This record gives sequence, structure tokens and C-alpha cells, in this order.
Amino acid sequence: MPELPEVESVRLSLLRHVVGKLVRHVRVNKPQVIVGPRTARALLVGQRIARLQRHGKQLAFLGEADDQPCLVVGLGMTGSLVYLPPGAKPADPKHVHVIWEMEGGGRMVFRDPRRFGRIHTLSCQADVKGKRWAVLGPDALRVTPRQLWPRLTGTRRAVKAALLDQRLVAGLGNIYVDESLFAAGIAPTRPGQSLSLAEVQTLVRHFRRILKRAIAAGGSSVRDYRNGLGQAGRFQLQHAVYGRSGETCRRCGSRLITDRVGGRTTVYCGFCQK
DNA sequence: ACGATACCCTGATGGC
DNA sequence: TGCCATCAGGGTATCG
Repeated sequence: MPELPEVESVRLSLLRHVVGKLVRHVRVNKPQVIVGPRTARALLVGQRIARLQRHGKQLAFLGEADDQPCLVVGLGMTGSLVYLPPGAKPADPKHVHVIWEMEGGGRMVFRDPRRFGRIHTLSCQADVKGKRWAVLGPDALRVTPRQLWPRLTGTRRAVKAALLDQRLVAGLGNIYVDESLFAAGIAPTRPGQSLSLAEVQTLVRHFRRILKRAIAAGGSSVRDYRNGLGQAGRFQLQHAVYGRSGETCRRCGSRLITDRVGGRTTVYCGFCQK
């Protein structure tokens, strides 16, 4: 499940292989994954990729000029973007939906078995922020407690459901919400409304720290996440609650609770999280 | 208007 | 061994 740290790991691992490179050709196997025009030009053919920019869980491929087409990729649950050096073949050719051929013979492959991922084609750079990212909240690595507090207290929903809502804050998914709420000692079921500024300060401090550590570890590979070079992450080894359903709390030793909050499986400690 | 739920989709898993 | 049900969940649509 690519969340902010996984998408950032993909971005960092792709940088050196695609930035500054001309896109020579594109092959689309599954047009349904593309939202917007599907012409070669819209898919960056003939353009040089100048920058890779991330906001929340979304990754943008930007050209050199403001008025050139751009791509915004959302990986969904099982989507991956992998760079293949000249001559290399995808580890698994099944569910390969789009292939870009780059200058020099390298290729970038979009693969997504569950097909929740999307590639948005936009006609100019202004549309990335103006259209695609306008609906998203501040990036989770940049949001301040002062920004987040009114957003969380403005809803009666469970704080977990609110944190998963990309319109309030962008980048957190099921893994990092559970990990952050555990670290901050806040129960996921608490109404957003009930959080004090001090609690939101604690929460922000913890999710910033956790996200940065996760990026340093190359993300969490729970099932099939891989970075832009096909490598697994290692942060799943440091999870305190996610995926530890029924096991004991590392802080107090009591049995972790498994519940459904915000429509998602949620693991937390009934004693450490109030 | 808000919040909860259904849906999309495939692969892994477990029970029989 | 094979079959079926269940679960995983990001984002969006739809319903109450």
C-alpha cells in the first residue's frame, strides 16, 4: 500500500534514471488506467522529464516548460513504477499497463494487479496544483499543528477516519495512521472534535518522525510494495501496531485490539491509547 | 452538508 | 487437490 513514504521512496529511486531523459515512445496495454487524453504527447512522448514532484501519495512527472503536458500518478494499493535498464525485463510481466521507453534504451513500467492506481494526463504544470492537487490537504510532512487542528476538530468523525481523508491532510494511509496514533497515545476512535491543540501537536510530531524514518528505511513492504528499482522497503520491521493484530503491545504488554474504524482494519492498544 | 457505506479489482489465505 | 468465501484497501460514487 503505497503511502507517503513509499511514494517518496519511488520518487527518490527514479530520480537519477528519468530526470533529464527524453521520452521516446509509450506503449499502453490498459487504457482504463489513464484518466484524461491518452495521446503520445499527453503521455510525455517527445518531452524531456525535468522534475519529479510529490504531494501526499501522488507523484507528478513534469517537463521543462510550464505549458507542456504532465503526468500525475496515484499508485492506489498495488501500483508500481519501476525503471528497467536497457535490455532488462519486468520481474513479472502480468498486469503491466503502461511502458515508457526512454532515451538511452531504459524503460519505465507502470504495473498494477488490482488496478486501483491511475495515471492522470494534464495539459500544463499549472493544472497539477490547480486541478489535481487543489482538492488535497497540506502534505503530511509539511502540515503544522496549527493547520491541522481546526481541520480535525471540525469533524465528528473518528480521528482515524479524518486522518485517512486526503482532503484534510495528504499522505497518510492505514499503516502510518495506526502507527502515528499509537506513538501519540491517541485512540483511533476518538472524535476529531475532541482533540486538544496539545494532542494535535503531539500527533504531528510523531507522524513527521515516523514518516521520515519510514522514508529512510525505504518504506514498508507489507505485501508487494517495491521502489522504483524493484527493491523492497524495511520499515515493516519497525511497525508497533500495524499487522500485529492479536500480538502484545510493545509498551505495556497487553493484547492489542483489532477493530474497524473509518471502514478500515485498525489495530491499537486499549491501555496506551486514550 | 456531512458521514457512512458500496464499489472497483486481483491475489493470498484458510476452511472443508 | 480443488473449490469457495473472505479479506486487503485508496479513492470515488452514492445513499441516507
